[in-house]
This record gives sequence, C-alpha cells and structure tokens, in this order.
Amino acid sequence: MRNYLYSLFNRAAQKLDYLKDVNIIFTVPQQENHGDFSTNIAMLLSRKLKRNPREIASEILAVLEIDNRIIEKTEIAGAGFINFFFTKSYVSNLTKVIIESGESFGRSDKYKGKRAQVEFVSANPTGPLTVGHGRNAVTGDTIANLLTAIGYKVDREYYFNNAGRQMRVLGDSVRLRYLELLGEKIEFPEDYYQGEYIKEIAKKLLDEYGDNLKDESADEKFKERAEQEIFIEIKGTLNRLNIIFDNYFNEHSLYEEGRIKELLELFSKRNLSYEKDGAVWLKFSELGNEQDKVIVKSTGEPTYRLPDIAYHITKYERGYDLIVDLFGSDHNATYPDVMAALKALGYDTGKIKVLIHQFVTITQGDEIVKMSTRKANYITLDELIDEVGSDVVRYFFNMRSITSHLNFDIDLAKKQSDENPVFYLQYAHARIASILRMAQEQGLDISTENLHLLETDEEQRLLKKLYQYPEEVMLSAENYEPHRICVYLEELAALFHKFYTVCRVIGSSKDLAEARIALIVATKTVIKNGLSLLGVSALDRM
RNA sequence: GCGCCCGUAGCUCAAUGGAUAGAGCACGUGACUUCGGAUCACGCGGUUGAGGGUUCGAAUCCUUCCGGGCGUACCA
Repeated sequence: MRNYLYSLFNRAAQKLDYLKDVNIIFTVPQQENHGDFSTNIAMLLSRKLKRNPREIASEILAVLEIDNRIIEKTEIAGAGFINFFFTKSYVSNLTKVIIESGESFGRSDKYKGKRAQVEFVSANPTGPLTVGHGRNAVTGDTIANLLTAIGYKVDREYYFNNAGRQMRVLGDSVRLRYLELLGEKIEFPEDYYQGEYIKEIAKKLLDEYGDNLKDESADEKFKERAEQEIFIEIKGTLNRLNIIFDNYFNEHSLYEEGRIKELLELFSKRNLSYEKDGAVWLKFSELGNEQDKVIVKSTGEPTYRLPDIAYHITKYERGYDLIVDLFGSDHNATYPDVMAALKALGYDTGKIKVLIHQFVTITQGDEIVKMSTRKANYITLDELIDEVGSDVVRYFFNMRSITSHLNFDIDLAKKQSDENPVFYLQYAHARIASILRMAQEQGLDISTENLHLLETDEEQRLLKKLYQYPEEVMLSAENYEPHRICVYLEELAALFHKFYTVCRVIGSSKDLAEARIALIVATKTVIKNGLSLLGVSALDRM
C-alpha cells in the first residue's frame, strides 16, 4: 500500500519540482476516518514555499495519477493533511500476499549480505543468572532475531571474565564453605558470595576429593570448579529460554594472545596515555570525556577498560557491519570511555550501537524484592521460569520499551488468566487452529478465489493490520525496539477476536467461508511469525 | 554536584513533532441452544510531574525546577 503511494509521488515529482528530493512520510492515522494513510507533506512544504498548505495539498492531489481500482477516495483535511482511502477489493486481495509468503512474511532482505554481532548477557560466572540478567538475555536474543529478520547474518556473543578479583573471591568463598564442611570453624566474610549454590559446589568437591583439598589455594580447584559448575547452570538457564550463543569470548584470551600488551603499546605510541602515581592513565579528557581514567593500576593489573577496548577491536577485526552492545543501566558509565578510545584509534564508532536497558523491579504482592548477587537475596532467572514458564518470561521482558523501568510482578505473571497478555495472543492462535480443524471436518478448504467477499469493517480492519506487519518488523529492528512487536500483536489479536465475534467462518456460504479461511490462515501466520520473533511459542491447543 | 534513563487514567504501560493522548488490568453494566466466554460490546476514568520557550502544530524538541532509578573507582 505504502509502496503504491510512493510510486504515485515519484511520478508526481516530475510535474511538481518542489516534490523532488523531499522525504515524504506516510503514516497510518490514529483515527479510521482520517483514511488508511496520511501525509503531512503539504504542511512541511508550506514554510519552504511560503504558501498555504491546503493550497499545496490540492495542487499535489491534482497531479497524482490515481488508479481508482486501488484508491477509492482522497481528501485534504485539518491543517493540510492529505488522506488516502484504499478500495476494499485492493485491501482484501492483500490476503494472497500473506498466504503466499507464509513464514517469510515480515522478513526482508534489506540488509542482506551484512553481518551483525549482538553482545549480551556477558555476566561473569560468579553465580546463577538473576531476573535482571533475564531482561538483558531476552532483549538481546530478540534483537538478534529482529536483525536476522531484516537480512543480517547475526552472531550472538557472550563476553566473560574468569580472572580478576570477583573470581578470586568466588574461589575463596567455595574454599571456606568446603573447610566448613570439613568441620572447621570458619568466619565467612560478609562481602563473600553468600548463596546456597556455593555450598553445593563445596559439597561436590568434598564428595569427590574428601579432605584432599584442605591445603589447596582458592585460585585453583575451587575457582575452576566454581566457574565450571556455574557456567553449566547459566547455559542451562539460557537454554530454557531458547537462547543459544554462537560464541563465548573469554577476556583472558586477550591476555594470552598479547592483545592487551599490544594495545598498551599502541596507546603509548600514539601519545594517548601517560604514567602517574605508578599507574597508566588514558587521556580521556583530551578525547572529549570528563576525566582521565586509569587503564593499568599501580599493581600492574589492568582495569576493565583496557580489555574492554581490546575486545571491541576484535569485533572490528572480525568484520562486522553492525556491532550491538546491550548493557543494563548500571554499566552506563563504561561505554563512553570505550567509544572515545576506539574513535581515537581511528575506528568507525558509527558501527557500534550501544543499548542500555533500565532495571527490572521485582514485586511480589506489595513487596519490592531487592536484588544482589552477592547477598543472594535475589530470585534467580531459573526460579522465575519455574514459576511462570519460559513463554511468559520472554513476553514480559519484551513488552516494555527498554528505556523504561520494568516492573515484573511475579504474582501477576503467575496468573494464567486474562490479566496476562501472553495468553490473549496464544488464545487467538489456538482459536484459529481450532476453527481450521473444524473447517477441515466440514470439507471446507482455503481459497483465494473470492477474497473480494471480505468486505465487512471487521475483515478490512484485520487485513490492513496484517499488512502492516512487515513495516512493524522493520521499525522494531532498525530502532532496536522489541516491545513494538508486542504492542502490534496485541492490537492484531484484538482485531481478530472482534472479527470472530461478528463474522462466522463455518456456516457462511462456501465461497465466503473459504475466503475467510484464507483470512484467518493469514492471521495465524502473522501471529506465529511475530511470536517467533519474540521467542514465544504459538500453540494450536491450550 | 555531574552524567544517563524515567515521570502519561486508580495500577502496569503505549503513542515517527500531527488531527479528539490510546491499550490492558481494576471497577460497573450487558452478550452464547451454531466455529474455544482465556472472548466481545458499552460505561467510568487525563491540566501527559510543574513553569517557561521553539512552531502552523509538543507527551515527544530546548530550558529551569520537583520527584524516582542507575552510575559517577587504581571494582566489573
């Protein structure tokens, strides 16, 4: 529909000079009586041409070579909007396109040949994933799905660090629990990892090694085993959400391959760093950021910034056209440094898209559940999946815009009722499946021969909505906004349910019934395609 | 203090700078002897935190306040 309008305006531009080189936007008006599409172009041109917008609009309308089999009516409205009303037969014929495209309806090859990387989760293996990580995981995976849908070849990557202070504390936490199990009196420091899982790992080591690890240091068996066990659990959790990474990138490899050292030398050679108080500083203040920051501590150990920068350089080297980083808002201070450093080294930071999602607040009833991995008074992602299921988890994390704080009410998510939008969508899908089963028993088949019979308001509204789906996918993907898909699907499902209450499939004349079957098959296709982008299952029965 | 994000109906949230700011839930009233009532229809509900500005037009952009979240390390 939109394409037809563009072609109309392209031809018109040959007659009206002021239509050349202008970016014309067609929107779907909020109100139905404003048409199927609307453009504000006359109002935008009004200033440039210093003329009345309605006058411009009528001039434009006069030169449009409109096919009245496609567009039934045009009008100039309000301050100078041009509204277009499509014919019912044109709209109902769109069903065919959806049926023929099937699973690929909504996909695009706009970015075919481009490669993207999405880095997300990236939690260090110090404990089970929390609900906070859940939002990151689901958002990242869905964005990867969306980018795939518009043509990118996408790699999902998980960056982690198994060296450093955090991990030493982890190893020592296990060691102390182990000694405790051996009956020693130990004092467990408050800032150590308090979780039950530490005790479980200690118990495993005890079962396997008896007291042979008594004098072992925290950094070896204890840490290694902790990392191994925790990673197995993390991957298991992600797997339950159908999240599979293409690559796990270990920060440590940057040291092993000498990348850290190289980078340090490069900074020095480019005169971007200096030494002070026994530490190495990077001149961020000269790169436009607030202040210089330490990249190598006086102990000789790099801070996280240095490997972060080195890591991003590998992303460039691996040839990605688009690099997406997804962080929680607690990391919002770290990326400007990385970006500034990359820019100073001559990398095109325009390729990097940093996404920051806001925090998840977990409420249970009226109570806010505070989160802290170390104190272990959190609800794990696994527990959440146990409670509400993976479909609900994925849907809830996707349904809010990432800039918005997300309130996850566990009690509400648990309710398998109409308070829960996931079921509304799945119900629509199952309902269609049910009609199709029954239609088959009655010997009715799908047919696109008599689509023009789909002419009630309910059918036309549903069709127009269906046909908007590809644009919605494109907008969601290009703007990194998974929640748009949820909003769209809820509107679509509502239109289907309205159709259902007004229009009967079985019981109508054969021609009409078979045309309506085409319509509901198209609806089922779009719901399924949309849910699949979100990673939520579409059920034929529930 | 400074930086990023947020503030929209009782609650949870939508809304490319567009036309009368929309959904869901909650609340109230209705709707099946025929395709799944996990549904649908109608109603109630708003000074878009407050003030100023930009323009044909602002929830959206700028600015000053107020309130909340997250940061602001030689932690990651």
